[in-house]
Amino acid sequence: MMGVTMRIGELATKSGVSVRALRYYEEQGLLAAGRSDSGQRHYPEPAVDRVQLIQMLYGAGLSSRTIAELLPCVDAKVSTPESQARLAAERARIDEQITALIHTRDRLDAVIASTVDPANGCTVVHD
Amino acid sequence: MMGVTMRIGELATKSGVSVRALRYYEEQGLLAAGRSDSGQRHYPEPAVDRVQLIQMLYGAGLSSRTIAELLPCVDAKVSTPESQARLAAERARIDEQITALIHTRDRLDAVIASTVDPANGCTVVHD
DNA sequence: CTTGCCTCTGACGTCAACGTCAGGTCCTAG
DNA sequence: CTAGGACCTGACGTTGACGTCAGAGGCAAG
Repeated sequence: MMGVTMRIGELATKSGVSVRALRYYEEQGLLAAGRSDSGQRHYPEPAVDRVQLIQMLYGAGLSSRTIAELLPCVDAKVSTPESQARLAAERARIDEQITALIHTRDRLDAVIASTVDPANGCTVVHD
Repeated sequence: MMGVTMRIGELATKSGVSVRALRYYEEQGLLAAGRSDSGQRHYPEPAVDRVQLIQMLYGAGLSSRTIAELLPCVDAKVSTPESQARLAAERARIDEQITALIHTRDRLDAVIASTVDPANGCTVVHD
């Protein structure tokens, strides 16, 4: 079967991140890579999902260090009280972020409404 | 009346940001400041709200440049087709961010569930 | 065997939103 | 009038997640 493993370029295109980023993830202990005799990295298919999970967590504002602390507990499925606390804490952080963003969006909606509504002393300029 | 205007330190404590940040906001054109004869900045009360709005927008991932482009259209309440488009675009971006965060939270919930549920081959370790 | 693309390891560059320090001025309480 | 805190303007430092470049080796095609 072909494609049971892939090299870094293919993983990059499949997961939508740069080659540099993948090397960085490895450096940060987020993504393990096998090596060929000549030292080239190779990855199994599930690495694509893993990279996308990493991207999600970055997107949620987590740092490499935090992600590095969470991922092992995802992999090993081993639950210590500490890891549970970490997961819960990050979940809570994301929750707060969502709340804040909704708040911000509402604020922006108010601004949009005021700039659209001429009753607010708003001047609408057309091209 | 006292406190109709305030100096930078007071604004900093009232709005919960650092003095340095306030100077930076001014530098970026986000926050105007009056000057005393000796060159000291003074701000009116509404500056507190303004700073908090700025913080909200930063919190939503907007850059200084983007905020600088949005704020005038908040102040002047002048609506050009371009400014409407900008506002709508940023609102949309925030919406996408919220969606992504909810997605991430769900993912994290799944992880939490799997680490908590022994049926998933998870090992629970107590102190 | 060579051409050309992919990959490797350093290692320095970048960018934003400030932090921090230096050296000097201002202002208010006592 | 003087001490000490608040303020001023540069200007350099910081941090994270990569970008980018240099120099060298690897690999499938022709």
